Amino acid sequence: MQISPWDKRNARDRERLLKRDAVLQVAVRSFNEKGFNATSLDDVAESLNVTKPTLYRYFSSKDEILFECVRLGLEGLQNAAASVERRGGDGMERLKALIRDYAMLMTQDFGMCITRTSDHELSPESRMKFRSMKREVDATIREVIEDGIRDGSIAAGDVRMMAFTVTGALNWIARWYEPGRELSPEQIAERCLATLVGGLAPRSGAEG
Amino acid sequence: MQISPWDKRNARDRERLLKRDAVLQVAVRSFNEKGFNATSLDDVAESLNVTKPTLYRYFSSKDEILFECVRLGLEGLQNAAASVERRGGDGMERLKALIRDYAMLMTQDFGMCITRTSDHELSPESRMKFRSMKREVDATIREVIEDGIRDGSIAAGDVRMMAFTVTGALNWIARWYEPGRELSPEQIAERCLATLVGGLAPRSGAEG
DNA sequence: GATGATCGCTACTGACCAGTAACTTATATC
DNA sequence: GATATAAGTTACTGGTCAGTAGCGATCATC
Repeated sequence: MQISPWDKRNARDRERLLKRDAVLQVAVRSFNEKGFNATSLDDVAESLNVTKPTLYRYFSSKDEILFECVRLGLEGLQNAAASVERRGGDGMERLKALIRDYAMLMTQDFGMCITRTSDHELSPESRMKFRSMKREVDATIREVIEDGIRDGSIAAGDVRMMAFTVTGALNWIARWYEPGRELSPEQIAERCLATLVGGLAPRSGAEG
Repeated sequence: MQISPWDKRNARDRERLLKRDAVLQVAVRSFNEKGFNATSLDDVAESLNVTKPTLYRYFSSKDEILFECVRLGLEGLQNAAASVERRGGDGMERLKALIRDYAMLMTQDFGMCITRTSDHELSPESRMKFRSMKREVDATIREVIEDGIRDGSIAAGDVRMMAFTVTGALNWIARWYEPGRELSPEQIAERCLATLVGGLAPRSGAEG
């Protein structure tokens, strides 16, 4: 007999996942605002009207909570990277799409968490996973840049340094962005993209 | 009677300053490597072959040590900003000079400390000073960009976002740079500058 | 060679906080 | 309605670490 997703057993499981997500949501906000170290699990629990030991029913350690936050953020970046790999168009078109997605993610809680979290705040094990996920995203960016250079849509140059420059500008968004202040995430993405693609020097012709 | 800088009294003062600097040097390295929170003053003291209470003869708190580190870093940026204000040339030339200096500073201990330190690691008082110093540097960058737009040497655009994009790319250097690995600080500065000024899109004419 | 400042030490306190033990209460299942 | 499982509680532990008290040694100055 087929198990219905609406039976009581699954209702409990769904609630459990919702509660888990609520913990992450509250935690990531606090990590971003006050920093990982300045956030105590008592604080997080209190915001949720429960006590600290309750959190340990959903996570095994504070490190696991932080890692789950950055993992969710990186999942967003990886999705953006994956969709750009499926996508058609020349290197520049694909890079533009990736930059746009990347910039938008940097204005969201879990995305911000990626760049506001320093390596050394994670346990050695989590740090390794964190780094390897970031490396994957980086690799995609470099590939797209290389494609663009090959097809002539992107200026030739040091691919590694170009990627660092682009990701630096994008990552930094997470450090200064505050929701609902003048620019929308879309506008930020668009203007950041404009400077990165067009450069600071004026262009004379019809190019750009 | 003129007091000689070589008399004994001043020798003691000079030694004191040297010791103070040594503390900062060891501290900033550890802050950059392990993070502020993971660095205990016992560690710092041990590296200097003294004990923790000795450090309190030179600084009144751990916060003061951190603030002094970021202050020294920002002093470097402020010097770069000041020298660009004295300097001649159009906006683009001056911005290029500033970007070069900025990039180089990001590869040095105290410069790295600026961007590796989060606001919330400082006390409220230090944080306010930290922010206002950063704002000064930012203001200069925007002015130079505005000058450049006015004189036609820099492409028109959202000045605030252009400044964020540039400083983001530069600040990020401090997060990935490791001394003695492939690229020299000069090369990093030059290539970062090239991407920021020229943009990712290829240029056809003699411009750039 | 007495005096007062500086320097560094040993030994401690007090706060904070991640994580645990051991319980009560609620709920699904037989 | 008995029973096992899950969810939440109170009360605690143990480790870390910034910062302090108060000592003895050193040294410039008179």
